[in-house]
Amino acid sequence: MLEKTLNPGAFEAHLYEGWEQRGAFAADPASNAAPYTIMIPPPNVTGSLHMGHALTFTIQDTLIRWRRMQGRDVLWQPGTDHAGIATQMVVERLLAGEGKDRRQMGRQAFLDRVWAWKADSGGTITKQLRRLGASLDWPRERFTMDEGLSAAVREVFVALHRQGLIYRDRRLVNWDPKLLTAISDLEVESREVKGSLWTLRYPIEGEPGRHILVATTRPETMLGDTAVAVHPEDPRFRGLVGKRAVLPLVGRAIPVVADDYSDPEKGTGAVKITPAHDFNDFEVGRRHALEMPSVLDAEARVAVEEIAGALRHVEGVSDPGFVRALAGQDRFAARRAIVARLEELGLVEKVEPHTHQVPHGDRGGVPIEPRLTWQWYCDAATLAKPAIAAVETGHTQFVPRQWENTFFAWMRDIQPWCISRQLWWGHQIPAWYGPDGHIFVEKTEAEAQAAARAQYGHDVTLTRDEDVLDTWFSSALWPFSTLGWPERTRELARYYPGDVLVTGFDIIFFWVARMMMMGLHFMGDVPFRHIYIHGLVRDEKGQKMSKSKGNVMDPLELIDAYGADALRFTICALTGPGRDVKLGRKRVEDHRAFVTKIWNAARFLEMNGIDRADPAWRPETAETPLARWVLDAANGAVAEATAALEAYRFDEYAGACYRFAWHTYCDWFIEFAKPVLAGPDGPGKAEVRGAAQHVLGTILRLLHPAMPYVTEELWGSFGYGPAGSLIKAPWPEAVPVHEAAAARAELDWVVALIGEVRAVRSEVNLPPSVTTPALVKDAAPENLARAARWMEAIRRLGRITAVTPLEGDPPKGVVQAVVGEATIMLPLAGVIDLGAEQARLTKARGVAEGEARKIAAKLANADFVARAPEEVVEENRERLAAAQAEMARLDAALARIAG
RNA sequence: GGGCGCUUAGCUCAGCGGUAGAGCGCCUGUCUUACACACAGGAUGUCGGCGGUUCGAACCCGUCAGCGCCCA
Repeated sequence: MLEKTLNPGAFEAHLYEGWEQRGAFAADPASNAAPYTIMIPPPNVTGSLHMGHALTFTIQDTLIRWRRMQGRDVLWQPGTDHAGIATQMVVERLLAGEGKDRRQMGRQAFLDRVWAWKADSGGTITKQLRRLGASLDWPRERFTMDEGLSAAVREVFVALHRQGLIYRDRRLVNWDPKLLTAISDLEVESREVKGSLWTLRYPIEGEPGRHILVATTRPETMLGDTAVAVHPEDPRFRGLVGKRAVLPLVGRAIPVVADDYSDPEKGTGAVKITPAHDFNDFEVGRRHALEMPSVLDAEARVAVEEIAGALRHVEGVSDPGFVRALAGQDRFAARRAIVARLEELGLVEKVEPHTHQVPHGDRGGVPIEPRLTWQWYCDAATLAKPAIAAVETGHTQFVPRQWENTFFAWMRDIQPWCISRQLWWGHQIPAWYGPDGHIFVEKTEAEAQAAARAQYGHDVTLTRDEDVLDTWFSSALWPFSTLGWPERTRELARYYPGDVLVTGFDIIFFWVARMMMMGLHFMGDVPFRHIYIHGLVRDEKGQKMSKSKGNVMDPLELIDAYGADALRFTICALTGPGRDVKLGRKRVEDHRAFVTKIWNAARFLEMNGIDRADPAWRPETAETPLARWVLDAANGAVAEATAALEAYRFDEYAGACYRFAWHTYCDWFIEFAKPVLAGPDGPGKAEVRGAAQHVLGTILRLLHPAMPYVTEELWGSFGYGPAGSLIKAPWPEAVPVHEAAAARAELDWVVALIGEVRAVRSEVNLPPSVTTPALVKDAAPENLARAARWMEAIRRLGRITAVTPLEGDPPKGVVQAVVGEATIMLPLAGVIDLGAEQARLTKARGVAEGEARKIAAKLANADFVARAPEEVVEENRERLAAAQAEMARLDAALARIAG
C-alpha cells in the first residue's frame, strides 16, 4: 500500500542507489543504438551545489532521461575542473590556518597537499548532484588534472606551439597583485569606485610658466609617464605638439604627441601616457615608439629601477630623492604621497570627486594592475575563424538563436589569449629553457633534453617554465579529452561530437567559445550540434542571488523540504526560452502539489483494486467511449510533451504533462470512472480499469525526465516493470484509438453539460446538498442518448437526479442554461431568487450580444469578406450564427421567467 | 557611448497576424467513498505610450518612455 502522504525522503536515496548500482546511467559503446551525448560543463572542484547548478543540471538530466527512454545510447559525461586559482586559494587558506605558507613548503609538497585536499573534499558537488537525481555516467568521471587529460593538454600545447598558434610575448596583462598572477580579461570585473580626478600641471620644457594640464585618476602612475597625448585636431594644443613637458618629480622630458586616443571632450583634452600601466597608453606607446618603464612591482608597490636613469633634478618641478624614497610603497600609499608632494610643488591644478569603473580581479577582489610581463599567448583570433564559420553555417546552432550575436561579437573581436598563470596548481607548461634562454617545447622532459642535445651538440641543464596553464585551456579540450583523445578510442569515434551543450549565457565566452575553437582545430568538427543557453536563477523578486544580499537558496535544503522532484519540476515549468528563472520557496511549494497529485491519483487506483500494471492490456481494443477518450487525450499529451522537449521548451513540456495529468486524467477521467468502478463487474468496468492503469503508466513515463523519483517509485510499486526499470522504459508514443473523434464528441458534450449545470447552480447559490432533475428542451436525440448513457456521472458531478426531455410548457421558476442547441432547465421554484436568475440570464445575453455585434461588424466590412481567407470568413459566419442562436435561446429563457 | 533583451490579469509568465490565456493569489461555496498540497464556481486586462503597414495588430515596422543585462 502506498503511504497516505507522499514522503520523497523515504525513497529518493534508495532509488538512486539502485539505478547507480545496476549501471542504469552507463553509456554502452558496444550498442547499436544511436548515441546521444551531453558533456557536463565541469563544475569547479571547489564548488558546492547552488541554484544555478540545480537549474542547468535539471535541464540536462531531463534531456538525458528523455533520450535514454527513447532508446538512445546516452552518454552524460561527468567530472570537475581543477580551478587553478580557486583551488590554490582554498588550500592556501587552510595552510594559513596552520601557520604555513606554500613557499616555505616548496612546490611539490604544496601540490601533494592540494591532491590530498581534492581526495578529501573535492567530491562535494558530485555527491550533491546525486541528490538532485542527475543520471551521470559516474564510472566515466574525469578531472582536468587526470593523467589522460593532462596528456591531452601537453599534446595540444606542443602542437599549437609548432603551428605558431602558441607563442611567448611581452605585453600588458591583467595582473592580480594579490594573487600574483596574470588573469584573463574574463576574470576581470568592473566595479564602480568613488575616487578623484586630479588635474596636474606638467611644465613645458624651456618655457618657464607655461604648462600643459593633464587629468588622471591614477596619479601614482605618473612616475612611468613617457608622453602627453593630445588630439591632432585640437586647436588648443596645436602649438605644443612636438615640444616636451618636464615630468614632475621625475624630471624626465617627455614629448607632447598627437594621437586620436586623446578625447578633446574629456578632462583637459590632454592625457598623460603611461605605457607600462594602462592598456590604451600601451597602444599609444607602441604607435609613438615610447619607452615603457614599469614603476610598480608584482605586488603593486613602487619600483624605481626602470626610471632610475631618468631621474633628474629640475628646480621646483622634480625631486629625485622623494621618488627614490617611494620605492617599496604600496600603490595607494604612493598615490597619497605623490599628490601631497605635487601640491607642495604647486603642480596640482585641481581635484574633483570622480566616480569611475575600476577593473578588479574577480577572485582576489583587488584592483588589477596592467603589467608588462612575458607570458604565453594563444592566437585566439586564428582559432576563432572556423568557430565563427561553424555557427554562421549552422553546423552548431544556438538555442535561442539570438545568443549567436553575443558569440559573434566576442569572437570577431577576440584578443590574444594569455594562457599562462603564475600559480603552482595546474598543468605546468611543457617548455624548458636552455642556458642561453632558448626555449624547447616538448611533451616530456626527455624529449626536451633530446631537442636540446640536437641544438647544442651536448647535454645541458634545462630549466622548466614554472608557470601553469589557464584552467580554461584544459576545459576547452573536455569534449574530446574525456573520451581518451589523443588516443583513437571507440568512445571518441562514437560520442564526438556531442549533441548539445547546456549552459548559461555568462559562460558563452568561457566554455562555448573555447571548446568550439579547440574542437574544430583538433577534431575537425564542432564539439556539439546545439548550444542551449538558459537564464540565470534569481530570487522571487528578480534579484541575482548573492551571499552579500543574503538571498541565496540552497537546493539541498529545498530538496529536503519538498523533494527533488518538486524542485526539478518547478525548474522545468519556469524555464521559458531565453528568460531568467525567478525561483522562490513558494514556487517549489506550489509545484510540489502536482507531485502530490500524481501520488494521490495512484493511490486512488490502488484503493480501487487497480494495484497491478497490466502490460498485456491493449489500448487498440478499447471500445468504451471513456477509455477511448482518455487514450486519445493521452496521445495528445504525448505529442505535445515530445514536441516541447525537441524544441527545448521545458515550460511547455511541464505544462503539457500538468494539464493532461491533472485536468484531464484526474479531474474528468477518474471522476467519470468512479461510478463504473463502483458498479458491477463486466467488460466495461474491466476496460476502464485497463485504461486507468495504462494511462497512469503513460503519465509516469512522460513525467519521468522531470520527476524521476516519484515516477520510478510508483512504476515499481505498480509493477509496470521490475523495480527501478522506468529509467529505461520506452518513451510513450501514440496508441491507436478506435473512432477517437466520436469518443471526443461524446465526452466533450457530457463535460459541457456538467460544466453548465455546475456554473448555473453555483451562480444561483444552490448548495451541493440540493439535488434536482433537469429538463431538456430542443436537445438532439443523439445528445439525449448521451445524457442517458452518462446519467450516473451527471448525477454525481452535476448533482442532477434525472435528465428528461421537456414535455409541454416548462414549469414555473426554472433556472436555465444553454448547452449547444439545447436549453437545460432546473425546476427550482421556491428555492431560488427569480430576480437573481433574471439578472444572470440578462448578463449572459449581453455577452452573447456583444460577441454577435463584433462579428457582425467584421462581416459587414466588404474588404474583410473580399480579402480575408475564405475559411476565416466562414468561421466568423459560423460564430455569428452560434452567437445569435444563443441570444435567441437566452431571450426565450428570459421570456419564460417573465411569463 | 555601443549592443541585446524585456514591458500582456494583483504576482510570475505563455501566446507573436484572424474568438486575450495559464499557474499562483483573490472572492464564494464544499469534509462529494485519491488528494484541503483538495474539489466546484467566480471576478479581474485601453496586451507600456504614440504613429504606420494590413480587410484585420498583443503579434509586423517606426518612434518615445521605463526596466534589466552585456561590452566600452
